[in-house]
Amino acid sequence: MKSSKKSTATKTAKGEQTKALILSTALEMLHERGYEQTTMRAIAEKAGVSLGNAYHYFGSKDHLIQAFYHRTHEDHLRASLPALQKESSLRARLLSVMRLKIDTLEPYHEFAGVLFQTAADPHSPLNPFAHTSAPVRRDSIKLFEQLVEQSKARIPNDLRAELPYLLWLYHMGIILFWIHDASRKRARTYRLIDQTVDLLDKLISLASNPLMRPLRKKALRLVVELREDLTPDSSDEENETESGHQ
Amino acid sequence: MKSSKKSTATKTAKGEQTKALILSTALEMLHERGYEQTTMRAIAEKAGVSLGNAYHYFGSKDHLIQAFYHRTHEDHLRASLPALQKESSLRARLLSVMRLKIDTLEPYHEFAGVLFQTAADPHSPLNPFAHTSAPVRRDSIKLFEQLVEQSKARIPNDLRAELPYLLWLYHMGIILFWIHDASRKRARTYRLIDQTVDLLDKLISLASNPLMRPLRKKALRLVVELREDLTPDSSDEENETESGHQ
DNA sequence: CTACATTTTTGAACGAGTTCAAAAAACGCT
DNA sequence: AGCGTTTTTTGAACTCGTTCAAAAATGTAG
Repeated sequence: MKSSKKSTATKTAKGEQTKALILSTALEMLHERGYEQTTMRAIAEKAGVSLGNAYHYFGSKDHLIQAFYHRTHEDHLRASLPALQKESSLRARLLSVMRLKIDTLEPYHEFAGVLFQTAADPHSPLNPFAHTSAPVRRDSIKLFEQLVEQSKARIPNDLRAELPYLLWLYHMGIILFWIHDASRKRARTYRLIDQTVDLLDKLISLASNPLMRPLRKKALRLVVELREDLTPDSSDEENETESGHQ
Repeated sequence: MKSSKKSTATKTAKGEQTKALILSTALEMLHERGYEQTTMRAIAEKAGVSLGNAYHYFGSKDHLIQAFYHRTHEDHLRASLPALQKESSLRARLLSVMRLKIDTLEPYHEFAGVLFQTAADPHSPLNPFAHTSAPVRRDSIKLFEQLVEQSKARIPNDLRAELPYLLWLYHMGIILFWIHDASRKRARTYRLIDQTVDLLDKLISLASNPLMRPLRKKALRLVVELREDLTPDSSDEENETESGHQ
């Protein structure tokens, strides 16, 4: 488990084609057989290329997984937009988005553990805080920005500014719980979402109270610093080779 | 990464000796060369036993790591007790314990990432929520129980009962931050501890306010449920649901 | 002490991720 | 079209975690 090389950018039409073929094959196998069964050799064989060729385009198995992240985020986003149109209260909006997130992830629950496993290593490109996953993370936070922006709730500006990031963190926590959730149909996770969303709504109201201003200021200063540490500005990114649409 | 077998119990004086030798060799190498460099082959070679022999006593590399967990917890506990004697305020006690935790872990920062990596997989015996690590976790929470119990602060009983677990969770979060902390001498982590302890102290006061009772009750009910889900009572040992099938 | 049983130890093998030198194909330029 | 360069592709090899059958050592009666 080294995983250092980046996904090599393709310089040719042929290369582009091969890369896309490998990726789609990998995603398909991941979905059908889970993480362990989806070996690099199996992917290469099914895609009809050599093992080394797969490694030419994806520096490691992890890099292939990152495409999975991207895919599920897109699915979640697509599913969330209609709900954001309908609902207006912050609470209802958050509830919908969170439930839909779990809905989206559900088919992959079996191997989500492995996913988070590699994601927890600071050196892994899958780490949600790493530079490599900055684009996906930014997109993900962007969803919560939408969620907050268009809500009418009266929230102080300082809190409102940090709320998207805080909600993103909260949503990561829920996913962590979901991974460990062995209850039927993930009932516990959905229940947890219902209750925590309720609680968060109340807490936000509380934090918006003028009496809470000093404490809130202090807490938010901390959050800002924390956020800047963990998600360093990615202005020094190299050619993020996205191109993941199919 | 299968890791299913348990560490085989030794039935002989000779076996006991060999097992201890392998373990100490492994811990030494982990400390000196980090996780990646410490291969099972290297451990076996340095210990002067065969590779298969190492696997006879430790079903997987993970099992060796668990010994590391235990070791660092003991070190932390030993370092914490004097501080708990001296300090009386909850705030000072928490501050000391947290700082000492990082002090204890610091020599292993390099490979702590990998540690948490395997720990994030629900199927891994290293997972802090898993049954396998229940003893270490319980001991760890016990430290926070001591921390809370002997503090004079006026805290409602419902909150006081859950506080040890909540602080343990908090301490896990700090460790997660520390793993990602690349600042010199982990300055950011220590700074984060200072600020969050301050904040937590204020929050506990706030939550202890009679006006907060309804919200507090609601939140604590949630915490209790969450705790029971994640850390199931280990009265029923082996026959657990897990069973990673392949 | 002998013979059987159990435990310890070995060494070879397997599967999977990863690396790499070099062959094959595609490209760019005159 | 021809030729040098770059990109793509291959296949073998390496490492490491893990498994396993069998040999060696140890323990236990009779």
